[in-house]
Amino acid sequence: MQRDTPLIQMPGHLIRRFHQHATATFQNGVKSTGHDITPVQFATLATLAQHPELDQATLAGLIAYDRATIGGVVKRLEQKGLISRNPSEKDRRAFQLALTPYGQTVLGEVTPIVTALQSDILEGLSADEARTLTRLMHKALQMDPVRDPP
Amino acid sequence: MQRDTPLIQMPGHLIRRFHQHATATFQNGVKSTGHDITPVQFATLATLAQHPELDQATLAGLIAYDRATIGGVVKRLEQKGLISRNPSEKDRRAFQLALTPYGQTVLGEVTPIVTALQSDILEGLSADEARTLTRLMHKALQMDPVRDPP
DNA sequence: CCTATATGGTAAGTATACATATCAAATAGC
DNA sequence: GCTATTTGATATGTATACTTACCATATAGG
Repeated sequence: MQRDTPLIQMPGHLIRRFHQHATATFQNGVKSTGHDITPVQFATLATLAQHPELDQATLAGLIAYDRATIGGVVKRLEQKGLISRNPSEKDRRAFQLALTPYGQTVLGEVTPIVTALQSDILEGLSADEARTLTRLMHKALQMDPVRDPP
Repeated sequence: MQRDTPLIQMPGHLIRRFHQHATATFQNGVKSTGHDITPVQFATLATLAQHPELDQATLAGLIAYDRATIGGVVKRLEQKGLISRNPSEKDRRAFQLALTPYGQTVLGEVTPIVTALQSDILEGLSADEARTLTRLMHKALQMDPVRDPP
């Protein structure tokens, strides 16, 4: 009879702790530079920079959110003055999202910090191991390794 | 000049999506068997089964929570009748947590399901790749591969 | 053209998740 | 043995995260 898998060995539990570690590293790293941006908010800003004229639902699809959660994220980013939110002319239900000039400035300042933090998240691993881990997460998610519009 | 890392390649973003995938797999799998247990609640029940006489702070330490969050989790588990919560005799600030008989029953029913779901989470990977991924997450978290009291 | 369905967004409800502050009780240091 | 610090737990506030339900507008099919 097989013994129960210890919690500590379960992928689900490990992934939760790994996520916890990643967000803590992100938050501490960004905060120490005087900025106040969450991982989700960074993902939103970075996506808006690459895709102009996004509505909330399309944005949510690009970064794997549900519509309800993105609403709050967008609201907070608007309150901080980082993005604008104007009624769409094509679809009267939708809002066009865009970075404000201030949002572009903040994104420009935060991006190199966030990029540097990615290796801190995997600090305990060699470069080879980090690549392997990233590749396997991609594969487990059935995602293409890289897919970016030309 | 180095181009910015696309969001989709950032470990932080990948880990968030991986966590999202893992919790969704857990929730759907457990719910389809008629149970109503979250990943965190399962971790709590499993830990209480292995460690009798836990107080909330020690429990939080074992599964990497903060004290504030565990309070809500414990309250909901108590409301569902899965655990009991009695004042400690050794420390008048603390509460002794324990599985109720019903909690033991539910844990017994849910554990094999959760164990089986772990491979669903890594469905896209070979057994070898799954082991590698698990090992690398352990290493990135600087955790011992297995550590269980005798 | 007109209705059936799908879609963008919000609201309400539940559950994490964490920081900070506070209270009460335990423990350390002297 | 008394005070200073630590620690168990709760409260408050903010931010995800997802479900279901709902409203208003688009779009599809006939």
